[in-house]
Order: sequence, then C-alpha cells, then structure tokens
Amino acid sequence: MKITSRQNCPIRRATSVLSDQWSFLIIREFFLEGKRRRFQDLQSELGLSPNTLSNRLKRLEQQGVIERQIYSDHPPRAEYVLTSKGNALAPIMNALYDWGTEYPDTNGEDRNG
Amino acid sequence: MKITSRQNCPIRRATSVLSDQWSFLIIREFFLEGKRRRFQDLQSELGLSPNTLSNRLKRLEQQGVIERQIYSDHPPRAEYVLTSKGNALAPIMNALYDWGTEYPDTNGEDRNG
DNA sequence: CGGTATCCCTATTGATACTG
DNA sequence: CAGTATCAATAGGGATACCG
Repeated sequence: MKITSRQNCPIRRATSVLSDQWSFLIIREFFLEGKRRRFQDLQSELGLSPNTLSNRLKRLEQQGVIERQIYSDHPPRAEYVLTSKGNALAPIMNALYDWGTEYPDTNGEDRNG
Repeated sequence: MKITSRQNCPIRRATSVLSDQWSFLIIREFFLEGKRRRFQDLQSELGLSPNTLSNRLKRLEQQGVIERQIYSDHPPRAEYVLTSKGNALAPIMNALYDWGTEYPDTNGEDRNG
C-alpha cells in the first residue's frame, strides 16, 4: 500500500461507498445467499425497514455496485445483482471475514440479523 | 469465504468495529503516516473536531484496535499505536485500497482530508 | 497539548401505513 | 411483491469554548 496523498485516497473512495453498516451487510448477502437477491429476501434476511433498504439499494445502484432488474410481472418482481464492480468487492469481504474470524471478541453491540 | 450463519457472522463483527467513515480513516493514518500518532496529528490530518476524534479513539481503544499511551509531560503528550489486532487490519486496508484504485469513480460526495 | 463540555444540525434508521 | 410517504427517535458530527 503506497498512499501518497490523503486527498483523493483510494481508501477514502472505497469507504465512501462502504461507509455504513448496511452497505456491507447488504453486499454480504450476495456473497452469502447467492447472485440474485430480491427486495423482500434482503429485507427479511437483514431485518430492516423497506424505506431504509430502498435507500441503501438506490445508493449502491448509483455507485455502480449493484444493478436493479425489474420485471413487470404480476406480482411484480425485482432482482438485484452485483455488477463487476460489486463482485470486485470480494477481496474486501474476504479480508473482513478473516479478520472477524481471527478477532471474534469485539465488544461491539450486536443487532439482529 | 464460507459463511454459514448470519448470526455471529465474522463480517458482521468486523464491520461493527469499522462501522463508520472515521474509524477507517483514522486507522488509515497509522498505515499512511506512521506507527505512532498523536491526538493533534490525527485531528489536523483528518480535519475533525476534537470531541468526535476523542469518541472514535475511545471506541477503537475499547475494541482493542489501538492503544493509548499517555505521558505526563508538560505539555502533556499522548500517543496512539495500533495493537496487533489493529495491525491485522492491513489486509482489509489493502483490499480497500486496491478496490478504490481500480474503481475510482464513485459519485460519493467528498469531504476534506 | 490533549482533551471535555455544550449546543445544534443533519443523516440514518425504525415503525407504520399505504400504493401500483 | 416492491416499493413510497410520513412521523419520530437517535447517533454522528461540526463549532466553539473551556480545563488540567
């Protein structure tokens, strides 16, 4: 890692996308549960309210991490998939996984999920 | 990555520590600027208010990621260093760095720093 | 220098109800 | 099913002043 400038730092850019809990946890679901996730899947898996999930998904879509595919069926069906940019998060998720495995003792408060 | 349970997931544990922007960016400073960081160094480098920095440092210390060393000099001197647990974050930071380098185009709003 | 104490603003989140 | 609308609670964070 050869960071030379704090301005425009790659880590900063990365964490500006992954700035909050939900973004990480939503992306985790794609690696955990499968390539294609539906709105209600994510909601029940993560236990968040629909408006929060909607906001996070919109942001992630804007950032090019996930892609939304909507089918006008009845009932309607929406599927979210990782883009190549989203799939490229795998090393980060793996690194987080490894670290969380090696140091399981965080006194961080736990939520449902 | 073989996640079997959403409960007690290592990624969840990791992100509960690295839940916010500042934690990542504070830790980044240790890898960027050096092993030992002082309060004022971090504050001027990151451009945050002292109370916010104080809160983040306390939490990171509680979580065992950094260690606080206080010297009762005049003027007083405090130094923060990464613990082994904190140093073990290097792969995560590297992965974030790589991803942020490969995908520099996030429309995430930028701050100072 | 290394913080703490206030005050205040904003974003995030949950809860709930509702729509196409 | 896949969201949107609304209201309320909370935490994160900035600005500023102050203390040992």
